[in-house]
Amino acid sequence: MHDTTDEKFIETIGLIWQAEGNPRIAGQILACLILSDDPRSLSEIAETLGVSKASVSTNVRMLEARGLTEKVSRVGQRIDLWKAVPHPQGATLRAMSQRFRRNADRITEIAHDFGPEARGKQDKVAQFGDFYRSSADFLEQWADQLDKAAPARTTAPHIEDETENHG
Amino acid sequence: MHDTTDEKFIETIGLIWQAEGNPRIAGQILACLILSDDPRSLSEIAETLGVSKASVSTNVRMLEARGLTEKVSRVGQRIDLWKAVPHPQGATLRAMSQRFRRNADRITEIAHDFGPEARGKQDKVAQFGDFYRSSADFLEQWADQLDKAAPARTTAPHIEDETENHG
DNA sequence: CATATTGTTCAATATGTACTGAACGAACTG
DNA sequence: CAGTTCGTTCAGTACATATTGAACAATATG
Repeated sequence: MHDTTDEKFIETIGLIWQAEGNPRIAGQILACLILSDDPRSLSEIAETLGVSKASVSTNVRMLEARGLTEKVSRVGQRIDLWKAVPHPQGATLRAMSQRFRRNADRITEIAHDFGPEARGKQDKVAQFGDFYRSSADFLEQWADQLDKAAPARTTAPHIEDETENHG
Repeated sequence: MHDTTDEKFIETIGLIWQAEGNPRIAGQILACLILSDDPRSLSEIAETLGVSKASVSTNVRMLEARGLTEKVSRVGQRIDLWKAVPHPQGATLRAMSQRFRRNADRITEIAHDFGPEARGKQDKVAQFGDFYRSSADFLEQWADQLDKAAPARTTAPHIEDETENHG
């Protein structure tokens, strides 16, 4: 099934992501970049995973939006190189937190829709929403904690000025 | 779109569950039972949600396995009545925790597969697994805290009888 | 300008699985 | 025993969406 340990890791992370309701390829890309020491181009990733460049393009940007991958621009190079962020834990938790908070808001809004005549339902729904909200708070707090513990990155995008001066 | 606030809640929870990679109907059933003061029969639930009894049967038992619903047996009554557990938060967190722990185990195992000659990869993968494991610990701890804070049920709803083998 | 390379967009397809209907078994009644 | 009612199982279908191929835009070179 798995030829190499690399592939095993890539496929496992892909399956885990899929089980969480995400595209499998997104997880595979992340795993691929985590294993790689150097940033990889879109084409390299696509070939490694045996998928289309279109998928990689879409999903690597989704990962970027979640704060899990970064583009590494090289001066004088048009090509986009991608790397996994050094400590993805904080971003992962923060993404979860945001989802929870959105859910909390939606549910709380519904709780308000229940008039005072349905006090019982209103309370139960509100309680449900509160749970989501406190979960969001909790996860966010934890993410902060992790990010503090980990060597902090500056938010500025990393630029390799590895310019080889052409003759 | 939504006729009643009840339906709005039911559909919203269904969508949230679906976004998490679960069957939508499972979330709808849970929402339905949360809104209901009295336990509901399988047929009632099916009619309320406009879905087949087969789906309700399957999903309500999935919810039970996760500790979110309970069967209420009545003496001299063959019919199964279902209710949502009083405080589903703990069970929700515990289910998440278990998923995280399974993921952690799988990843750690892969980390071991990397020989010492691939120290860099081994470390990165192990770190990844550790994150999942500490997340699992964290969630479980929190679940305990919530369950302690909430009025304890007299009947212990332990679902942990299933021995968790790593294999 | 033409040509080459790279990344994105989007309609079409492939794929997984949620959901259903029908058949079945179990538990009760008369 | 035959006749109901209820829950589960399972093969088949429907449906959502992940993924692709091709067209396109953008950027560079000469």
